[in-house]
Amino acid sequence: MTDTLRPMPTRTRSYHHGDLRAALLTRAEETLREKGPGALSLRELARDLGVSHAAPSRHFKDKQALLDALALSGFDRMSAVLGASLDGVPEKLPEQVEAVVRAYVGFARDNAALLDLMYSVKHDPEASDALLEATQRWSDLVLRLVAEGQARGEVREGSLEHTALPVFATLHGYADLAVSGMLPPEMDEHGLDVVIAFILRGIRL
Amino acid sequence: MTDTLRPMPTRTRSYHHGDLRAALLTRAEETLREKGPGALSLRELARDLGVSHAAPSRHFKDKQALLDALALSGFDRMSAVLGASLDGVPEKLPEQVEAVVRAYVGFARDNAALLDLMYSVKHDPEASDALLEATQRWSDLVLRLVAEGQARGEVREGSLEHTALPVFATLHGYADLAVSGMLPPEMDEHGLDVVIAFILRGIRL
DNA sequence: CAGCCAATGTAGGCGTCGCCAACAATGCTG
DNA sequence: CAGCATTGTTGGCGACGCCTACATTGGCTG
Repeated sequence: MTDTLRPMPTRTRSYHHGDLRAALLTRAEETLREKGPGALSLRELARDLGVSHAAPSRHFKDKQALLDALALSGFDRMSAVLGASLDGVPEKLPEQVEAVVRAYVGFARDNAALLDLMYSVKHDPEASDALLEATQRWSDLVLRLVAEGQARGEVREGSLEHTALPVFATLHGYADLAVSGMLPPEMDEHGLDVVIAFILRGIRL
Repeated sequence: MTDTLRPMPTRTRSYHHGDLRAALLTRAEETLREKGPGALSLRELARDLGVSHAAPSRHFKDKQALLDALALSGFDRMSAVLGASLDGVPEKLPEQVEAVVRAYVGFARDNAALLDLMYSVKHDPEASDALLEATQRWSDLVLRLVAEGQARGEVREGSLEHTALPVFATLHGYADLAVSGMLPPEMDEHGLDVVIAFILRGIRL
């Protein structure tokens, strides 16, 4: 559960690796990025790290647990990226929306496979609550933006969730289309501008 | 390649199954719907159909080929559903958009796993051209709607692709969120109305 | 400081999977 | 009706996920 703040001795591999859990996650994400999700194998991961094929099971009870942890760390980083994207941005709706949208799409581009993974942990009935909380953390950011916009009279009235919903949909949908390579490539750049303008039209007074 | 109009003898199983390819696709889609994509195994499929474990390879060179075929049939049916959704709908933008959005989201709900599959065949560099063409067929439908709206003066000016892009994004994004169970359930019904209104605001003059 | 014990890693095995090659039955076609 | 492409069968290979039994380690406690 708690994976931050571990001994992390960084010592030469004797018998105990010292930080196998973190090493597994790191290597797994590299593999995910470079060779796609299909190429993720616990045994190969273990080989890569010079460890026996059953060692990973000490840290992740099964493959899905590793994927969940990967997704969780993805949500954490995404939250950080989105949060940082608002630093120094004037508190006006257009600027804020533009910043967040660009940050989200950028993250999606840089972490396509990971994002896929993050969103496909989904209908797991007992998805770890840590994961659920992580997904909530970044949606809260958008909700706050919309709420503040409403308070400043920049955003139309209406239930917060209902106002923010289409923003999420558009944001997520565009990122997914872009990442999936379903957009004519020349649309890529200008397309983002168009989408941002569309969102702003949709939620403005 | 051509899979429609086959002999389809429907005879008792002797040695040759008679319609194994279609049977594989049908059963595969059931499994996909009922037990998720992870549970799809060629060998199990073969067992279910009372056929040897290597028989499927006569019809699909590998597992991915079967998935591609599944995705292709999904796009075909989706195009049909979306096309049909416009039957008898007045040629006015709001009604047409509402019809198509509801149809798309409905299809997504009824075929969640299949839709996932359809969109993850994506970055396959040599995705069969039949597949590419199928994806294009339904996007053309939305493009046509927007173009007609522009012709009638109901839709803002601008490059067709750029005007339609955010519509796709919102549509796709909402369907994905809904299907992934990432929406508070009470938002489900009214949420669609909200999203439709949002889209209309975004593309209207 | 000694010894115990939980944590961590290893070795091997089981069943399943995708894919391949060799062989067998079928039915279309000349 | 003979030949042959099509379609199915059998068996095998290597890889995978997961399990159990065992080995090594290092921290904690008496």
